[in-house]
Amino acid sequence: MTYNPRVIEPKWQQYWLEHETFKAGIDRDRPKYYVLDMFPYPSGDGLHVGHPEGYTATDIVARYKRMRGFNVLHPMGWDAFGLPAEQYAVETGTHPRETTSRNIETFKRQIQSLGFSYDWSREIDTTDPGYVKWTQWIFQEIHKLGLAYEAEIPVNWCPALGTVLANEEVIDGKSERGGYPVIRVPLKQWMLKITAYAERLLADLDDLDWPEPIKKLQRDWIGRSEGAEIIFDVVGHDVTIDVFTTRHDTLFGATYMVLAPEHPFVDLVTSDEQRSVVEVYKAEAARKSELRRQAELDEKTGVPTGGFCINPATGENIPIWIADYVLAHYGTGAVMGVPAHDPRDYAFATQFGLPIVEVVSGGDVANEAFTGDGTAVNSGFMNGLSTPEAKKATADWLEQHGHGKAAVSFKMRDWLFSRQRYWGEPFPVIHVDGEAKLVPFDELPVLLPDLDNFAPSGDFTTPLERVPEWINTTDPETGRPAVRDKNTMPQWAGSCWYYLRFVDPNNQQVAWSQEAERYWMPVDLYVGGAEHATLHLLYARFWHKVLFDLGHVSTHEPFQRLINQGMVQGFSYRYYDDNVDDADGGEVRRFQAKHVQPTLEGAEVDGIPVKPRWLAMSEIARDSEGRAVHPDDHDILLEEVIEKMSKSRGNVINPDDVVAAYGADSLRLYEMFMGPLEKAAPWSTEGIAGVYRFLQKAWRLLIDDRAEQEPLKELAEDAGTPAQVRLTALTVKGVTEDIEALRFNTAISKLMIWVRDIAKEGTVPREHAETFLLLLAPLAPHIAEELWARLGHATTLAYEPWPQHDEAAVRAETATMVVQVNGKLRDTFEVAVDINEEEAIATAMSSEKVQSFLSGADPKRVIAKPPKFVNLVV
RNA sequence: GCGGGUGUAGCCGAACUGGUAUAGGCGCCAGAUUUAGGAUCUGGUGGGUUUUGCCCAUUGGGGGUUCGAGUCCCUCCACCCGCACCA
Repeated sequence: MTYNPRVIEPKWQQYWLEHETFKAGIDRDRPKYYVLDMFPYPSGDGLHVGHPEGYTATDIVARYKRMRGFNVLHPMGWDAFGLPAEQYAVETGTHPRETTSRNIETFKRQIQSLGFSYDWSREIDTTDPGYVKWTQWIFQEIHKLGLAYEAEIPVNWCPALGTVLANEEVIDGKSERGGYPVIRVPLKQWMLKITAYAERLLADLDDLDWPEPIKKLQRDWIGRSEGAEIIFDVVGHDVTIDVFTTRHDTLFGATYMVLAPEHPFVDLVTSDEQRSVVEVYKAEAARKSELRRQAELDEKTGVPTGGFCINPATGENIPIWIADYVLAHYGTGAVMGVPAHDPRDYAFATQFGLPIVEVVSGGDVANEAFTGDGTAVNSGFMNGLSTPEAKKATADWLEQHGHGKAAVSFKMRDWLFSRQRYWGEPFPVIHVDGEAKLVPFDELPVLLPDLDNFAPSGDFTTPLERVPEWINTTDPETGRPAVRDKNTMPQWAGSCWYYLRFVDPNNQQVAWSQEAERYWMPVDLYVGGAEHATLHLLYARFWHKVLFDLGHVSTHEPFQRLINQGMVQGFSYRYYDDNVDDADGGEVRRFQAKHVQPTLEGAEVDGIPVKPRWLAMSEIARDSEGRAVHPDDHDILLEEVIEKMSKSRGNVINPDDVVAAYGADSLRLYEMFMGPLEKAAPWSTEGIAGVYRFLQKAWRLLIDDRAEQEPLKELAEDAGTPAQVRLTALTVKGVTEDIEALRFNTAISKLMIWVRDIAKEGTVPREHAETFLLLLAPLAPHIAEELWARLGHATTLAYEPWPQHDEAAVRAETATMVVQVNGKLRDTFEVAVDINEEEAIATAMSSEKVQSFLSGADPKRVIAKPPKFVNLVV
């Protein structure tokens, strides 16, 4: 028998489980290391090869850190509430609880088959009542701080999903999941005041060891800008309109005022003559989908209200308009129109004939808005000031005259925290006489009622409202009739704090003990996809800071170091056909990609609309030249596309198949060998054969697989030849450095070189073989354990000390010295590493080849860095 | 449109602070072994050439700094990812 992962992998997985090899507990004698994966949503499709990429990386680090003496916390769990299970319930009537537990079972089996060193005694399921209880408790804690409130606001309503979505879940006017259209309707919603933490969420990013692009994404999402709030008196009414602007220095150029159509004062300031047009415009704006709004960015629409306000700087009356280019939810929902110095205002003013007054010189406002810095003109007391000076002067003037003050505004909005869905955490809240009251702590968790129809109602009512016996309850305090909250929390709720539950997952009394939290937190390494840059990672940071303020956690930030693994992509094969309606039967014409023109709605060939089609790798045919072609029509060349794996593209690789064919160690190794962890790369079915061969070679290096009992090969009991000593020392040094830097691809290539070369000039010394197995263990743990055992060790190598190398052994005695003439390589020498400059130059000059390039002349200049190189310049 | 990232062989990729570009793997070619195929092992694999050798080119394109550039600077191009009227 040769290397057989199908036998040894289940054996060691069993061993680790039975011996609880990776169970972690508080141990103050060892430094702790908390390494965490973004836990998965257990979808019905099971794991695909993208999941294990990050999991393998964290597992390597976890195993490596254990061997370096760290007490490692490495847990796994399930983010199990969410839309897909509920959608499935809508379609099939299967209770999401059933779907969820089945999916979890599949995920767990698959993850365990890959040999990850999770402490399974800490497994978490966010839908478990024992977990929901504490999610609800945290909501109540947030509520007690006044950070949760209900508001009637226009929300993103998705008719197809029957729910509202957070702004972050709406992409290009369509739902992130499913791509259904989204419209805006006002509904009463729970909001979390994340904006109260904007300043800290921004500032504390500085100290995090996160990828800079992710930090920038969060900074931009938070969107802090400094400017001023300016108060405009409204003519004829006893109200003021506040605006936020970053260009308060242009106040003298504000020639009109624009309110968002949803602004609360619109009705008040509208004159009787204008009332009907304003009403029409408001209605249109409300109906407009996000998609259309964004498609029409260039054309500005709006109507005058007939009302006026007073520019506090000029004292002049300026007209008040409404226009949907002003966003209701940013700043104050009102903007002062300064056409000369803002391109949007310029377009608006030009279109509606509003006056354009230059107040900063430096541009040509007859042609376009000038947005740069310049010198204030037409600006009364500020004339002659530079733009920064003018801003300061305006802020001071506003404050002195009671017309406003310097102010800061954020792009980030409060977090819309309720969903009109079933499969989520119920709010631990009852409503008594229209007042929201928290459910007493000892009644937590508030569990979902059972349901047999999960379909969305389509009329803005929620699934929970259909269970009157659950909705209707009594206030335990007063005995008065009350109703439960009809909404559920969004999927983010459970993932906002799971990393805290992992430190003390079975605690019945508290969400986590202070002792466990102080010992384990923060997470030292967090690995997951970049798609969570602004959602999960911002929400979790927000909750963490709230919990910090309440004294429940001891760190400001939850995740000290973050790595984004790249996507594992797949090869897919594409062509087009003209069956755009997906009709059955009939004549269908196929086209290859090069004839297809992209259009606004899709694609076309010679004016005929066409639709892309994908073929799975297993379905394609090859023509005589080996090109991918359509199986039924070899004239249709298929376009090879590298893209995200998805069912619709037919390019999904199932890890079960890979494990069955090559084993978990090969899968792990290949995922890491594909390239840098952060970089996306396409899965190659051939590529995995290479790492499989490497493991086979490693096996045969130590095992005589031709002999009957597959005995251990003869190993040398001495220290090895100098070359072997150096090779092993170099490998220890290189692999250690690479793992520390998460460069697993180069670590693997160094191990490959070791296997290739160690037996070149003699028998493998036992000592070296053991060192190799320890280096291999984090990456390919099953084979390492098996060979370790066969070398005569009775217990797991999971806690063996990590190999050290001798610096002296790494140092070579000679080096290759390069001689260049005019920067071009002309000769090389083996020289002693301690050669001095003089000797190096003399050696270089002694070369006949070099002399021939010098053609007799003396070099004008000599640059020597012994023992690396000598460069002769003529 | 704005912001960020990436670009090295047929493919995935390596190259520490500027110092022999292309390590390692895949694929391909040849040889060995084998009844054959597969598997395995050995060697080769940028181009040219008069082939134990010699010469030349090359890191998306162009330009620059430097004795020397994949690496630094400018500029252009392609692809990917965010954001998108944020006043």
